[in-house]
Amino acid sequence: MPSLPVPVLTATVLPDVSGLDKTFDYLVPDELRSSVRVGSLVRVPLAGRRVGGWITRLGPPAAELPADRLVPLAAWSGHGPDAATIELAEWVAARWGSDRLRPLLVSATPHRRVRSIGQPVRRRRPSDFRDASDGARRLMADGGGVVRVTPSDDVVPIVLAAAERGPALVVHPGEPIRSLLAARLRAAGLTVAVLPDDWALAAAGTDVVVGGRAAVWAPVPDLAAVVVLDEHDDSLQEERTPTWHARDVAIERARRADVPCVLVSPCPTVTALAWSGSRWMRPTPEAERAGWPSVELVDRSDDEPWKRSLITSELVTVLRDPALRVVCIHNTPGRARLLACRSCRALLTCERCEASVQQADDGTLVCRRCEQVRPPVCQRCGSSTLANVRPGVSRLREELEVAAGRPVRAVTGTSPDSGDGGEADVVVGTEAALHRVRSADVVAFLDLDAELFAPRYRAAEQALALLVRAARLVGPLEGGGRLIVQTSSPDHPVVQAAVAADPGRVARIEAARRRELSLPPFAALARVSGDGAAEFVASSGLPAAQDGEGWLVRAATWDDLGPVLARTARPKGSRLRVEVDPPRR
DNA sequence: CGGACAAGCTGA
DNA sequence: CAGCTTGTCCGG
Repeated sequence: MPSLPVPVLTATVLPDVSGLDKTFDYLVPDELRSSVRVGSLVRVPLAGRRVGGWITRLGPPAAELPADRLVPLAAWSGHGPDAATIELAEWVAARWGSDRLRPLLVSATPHRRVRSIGQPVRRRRPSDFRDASDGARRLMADGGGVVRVTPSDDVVPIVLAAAERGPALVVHPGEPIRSLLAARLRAAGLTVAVLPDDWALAAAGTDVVVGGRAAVWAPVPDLAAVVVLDEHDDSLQEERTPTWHARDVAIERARRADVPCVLVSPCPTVTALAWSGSRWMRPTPEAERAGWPSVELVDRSDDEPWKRSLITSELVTVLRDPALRVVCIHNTPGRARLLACRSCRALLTCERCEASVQQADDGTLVCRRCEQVRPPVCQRCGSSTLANVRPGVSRLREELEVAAGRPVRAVTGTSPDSGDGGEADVVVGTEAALHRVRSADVVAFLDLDAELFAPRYRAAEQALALLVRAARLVGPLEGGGRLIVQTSSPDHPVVQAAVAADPGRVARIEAARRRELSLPPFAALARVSGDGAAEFVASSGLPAAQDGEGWLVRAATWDDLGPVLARTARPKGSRLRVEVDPPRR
């Protein structure tokens, strides 16, 4: 019996091989026809070996390649992101100036192989949504927007308002709170998939999908609402390139799905507010005041700069109170960030490159630029009596211990996370201490100026975010939560916002400043560094200014910046780093 | 990326 | 000219 000719089906595959961002076409063998989709994970023969990859297109063979050169797919290996997610990844690559799709598809792919996807598990009943926030309901009915909360607000009512509309995607930057949130939602009667572990469950269909930054890529069948919690948090931005931000990806994903997106934060960013326009809500001033701790200023502006001590009498008072658990924050690791010679008064610098040196925990001097290490001796006169001009955490620990009359523990990003790290009654550390310590009565910022005036355009927002994190650690006014802020700029909007429990004033002033200076979100900014950066920015045709080892590139909008950087040819042999909306600038 | 192959350098 | 290094190209 004659059979009808079956048209040849080919799959375009992007191999999961770093450094090779190029697609290859394969024949789809008959036995795989029913299982392959765009986004499927497959194994393919390539240059004599077998590699994994994603199907990015299915269809008839491309004309330009002789069909006799095609070889078949070796195997189907599991489910991956769907076609819409791959299109979203293509948009993200262009938006963040990248010529590569692979790192984005890695984020959108389950960590463990998923070979089958079950039936949806949805348990929602109308009674589950009794506690949903009415304000958030109205905002979502209006298309979504920004919800400002207080640092101690419960966000579950906002998530319930989203889930009431149907399957909801919830992105939250902090791991421990995420598990708690999932437990609360389950207790309310909803089914919850927690990413990255529950990828297959999410793909099957649940009431809520919760996860971190990478969860913006999660499969959510019949997506009905997107919520980004702690929208201001820097960890929502990927630090490797492309430096995509989960908030901005969430906004675009919701737009494409035509569902509301809600951004939630105690200190919404200018970016979020510029996006939301008039669609935003805030607590009443009374509720906001009650949700913040007390904020006590220690004004150091009258002190003579050269004899300023970070250990003020106000600080000593709380340090010496044995009933108080105190966390002191100072974002300078090591013993000293800046040293001077006591005999000849020279600043200590690197012998090789002349950058200033800092002192590590073990006393050795390390160059901040070239990482050259040398013993603690003045490079000019050889004296070993050195003045610590800008002390680091390990030096401060000793001074604080003397002042407090009780043990003080140092906690930095690199110190070992001993289980009892959070139990010392006095802790001094970098910002990492705010993540490590479980609770405290007082958080003292020894030198908030270092954050307020950091050379990054988002410094003010980042400083406010730090205050919010501390506010959560000590809890609200009613429970006795206290922040102590040492600064020589007591009138700075960030400081005033914390004192008045009114973050809105930072947003207003920052928005005006950014508009004035043509900074994001009112303009687009990228940093290009690495070998070949100069040649690359020149051939991009974008206005660029030298910035340290690299270049700052500007354009009017993100659409005028990212796609241009993505298409500009990389110079041969270059090792470029393209950071669109640079996280550390 | 990793393999294949070509072009350049060294030593006898 | 073998033996080795460095660079460039390509994979379906």
